[in-house]
Amino acid sequence: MHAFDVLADPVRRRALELMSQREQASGEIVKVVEAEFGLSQSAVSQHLRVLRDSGFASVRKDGAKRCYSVNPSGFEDVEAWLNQLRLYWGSRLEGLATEVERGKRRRGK
Amino acid sequence: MHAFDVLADPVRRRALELMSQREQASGEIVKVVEAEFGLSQSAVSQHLRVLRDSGFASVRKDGAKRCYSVNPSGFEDVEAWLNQLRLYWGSRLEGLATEVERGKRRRGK
DNA sequence: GACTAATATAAGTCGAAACTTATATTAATT
DNA sequence: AATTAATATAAGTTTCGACTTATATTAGTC
Repeated sequence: MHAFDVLADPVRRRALELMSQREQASGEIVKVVEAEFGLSQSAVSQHLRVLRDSGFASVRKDGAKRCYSVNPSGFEDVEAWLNQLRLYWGSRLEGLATEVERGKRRRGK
Repeated sequence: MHAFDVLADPVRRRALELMSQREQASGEIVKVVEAEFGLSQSAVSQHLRVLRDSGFASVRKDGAKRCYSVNPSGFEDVEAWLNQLRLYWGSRLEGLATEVERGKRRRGK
């Protein structure tokens, strides 16, 4: 499954958003997705598997719990493709670079 | 159709790659996709429609030809989502900003 | 205005991925 | 070791998007 296919699913994007803020146990993600999308625990678990297999998420065992966090390597292909496109196409680069810088400053450093 | 769904299709990504280099007539894209993916003119036309409708491509009429080019606005949602994720998650920002700068220099200024 | 070229749309088929329910695993608890 | 909690997997169904073929449009040419 291609990286863009992985990100095409709204549940998987939501899961990544949650993980990006702090490490999330599977159950925490299940609760949110259950509330927002009305999906079952099984469905969420299958989405998490996709995120693992495609390199977007990493898991840490904590007893019976599985703690998920974002794995940057999954994004490499996505970034590379977008960059490739931007390099020729040119515009909008400044806007993005600015946003990146803004983010750095916001976080201090 | 969500922006990430649009980019999830390899034919649509290829079409955008072509457009990003120079404006492309529909027929030029058809030839490439026919050769590389074995798809019909109709299939390509339907993909181009998706790219138009989702704001990733713009069309210019040149007689009977339709000339396609990349429309940056389609990427806004994608960029925004990726930025949002990066802001919390933090790492890999520097790499991207660097690449952006590299691209600027490569093109002069 | 008939003919060809270039592209778009209509209608219908097919496959793959996203679910559901049911069950299996894995680990802590009594 | 039985029970409960947390998560994963199996199997089967369904939905939806990506095709195909056929036809319609749109524009230039004789």
